[in-house]
Amino acid sequence: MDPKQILKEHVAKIAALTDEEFDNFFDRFELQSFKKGQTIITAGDKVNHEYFVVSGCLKTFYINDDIKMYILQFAMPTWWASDFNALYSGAKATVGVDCVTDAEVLRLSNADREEICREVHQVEHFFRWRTNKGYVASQKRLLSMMNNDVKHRYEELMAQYPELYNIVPKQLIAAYLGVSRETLSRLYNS
Amino acid sequence: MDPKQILKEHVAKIAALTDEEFDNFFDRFELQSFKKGQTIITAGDKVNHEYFVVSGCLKTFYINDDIKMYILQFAMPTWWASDFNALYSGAKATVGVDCVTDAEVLRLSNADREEICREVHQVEHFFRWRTNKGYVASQKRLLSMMNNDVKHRYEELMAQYPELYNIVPKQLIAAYLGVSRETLSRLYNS
DNA sequence: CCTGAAATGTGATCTACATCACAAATTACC
DNA sequence: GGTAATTTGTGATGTAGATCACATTTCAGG
Repeated sequence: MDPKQILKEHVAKIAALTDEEFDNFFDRFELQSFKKGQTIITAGDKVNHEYFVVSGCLKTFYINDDIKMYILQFAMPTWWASDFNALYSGAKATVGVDCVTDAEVLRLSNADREEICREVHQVEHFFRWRTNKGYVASQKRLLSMMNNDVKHRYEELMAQYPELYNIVPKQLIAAYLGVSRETLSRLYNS
Repeated sequence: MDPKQILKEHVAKIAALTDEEFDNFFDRFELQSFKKGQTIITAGDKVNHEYFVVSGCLKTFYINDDIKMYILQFAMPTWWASDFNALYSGAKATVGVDCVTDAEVLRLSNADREEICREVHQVEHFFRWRTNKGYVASQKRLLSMMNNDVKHRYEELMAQYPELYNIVPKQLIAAYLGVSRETLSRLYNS
């Protein structure tokens, strides 16, 4: 399906934009295509954009001591990815974003987002909603991380994204769950 | 200091409201005073308000199996607390909010927030910013939970809220860190 | 379709933290 | 200010999951 249409339907669920308003919004995005494994945001760089996933799957991750990777988010179609901390504060990226599969994204600059938010009230409304949804999801995950064991968390993830099982290596699933790949492997065979 | 003034200065950092706009905003809040230990939101109830802390300290917590408590947030002055998931979705509360110390809060209903967000663009802007800040903080904490051991997390918390050490029982600090009170106790004496 | 690299499985061992149990200290309140 | 309730300290023991090591399988690219 057409990227513009996907974004339009995504936004329409929340914000009532006229066609002209949506066109104004959409014109600020740039369509980009990436191959599996390509990097979108590199830790240490300045972050200027956020990315709306049209197709494929991205991951947002943190690497500690150049050794261990933790995945903050798998971004599937109609989700948004970036280092939001860096994007909003102007700091250098501490998390990276890259492509788990081939992917198409619509990217929007920080400056353009702020401008359109000022110009069109309903766009600001949309972004408030979107961030709120992310916040609630993040709190839920934090709670699950504190409260549930690996098996439980694994089943939660699979319930939420069944398709993930086939498209991403198991190590990445382990990195999302915050567990070693060995432990996750042992979990399957039982 | 005057609750109205505290909220005004908090909002002014982000959103440029005229005095009339701010008054319109403020008039929707209701000032409430609570004693240490009093309950603000009970798990299972319907949630209709969010709470801006003027003085004192609240905690947002989840209790699992009626046994273990996990603290999602200590809400200090100028922070906001609620079960945001329940508040936005209309679901019953899954987390509770109560008072760690005597506290004064300004409460705002969900309906009033949405109404004033529609009426005054800058208020919507303010709430987008606030939620974004919460989202970023939540992501950071999630990462810390996955990446750092208890000692590290304890030191982080103390760096962020040194005053907490004196005003809350150590068990609550343990519940925030996601660790048993015994382990936390052993941490001190070393 | 072959070959090196990446991903996965599996055993042995180690460790941070949980849990249980009870004693000591602190705090709230009649 | 004395007594009960709550909070904290500390030992003994249990366990989920980490780490290391190496074998096996799968996959991607020439």
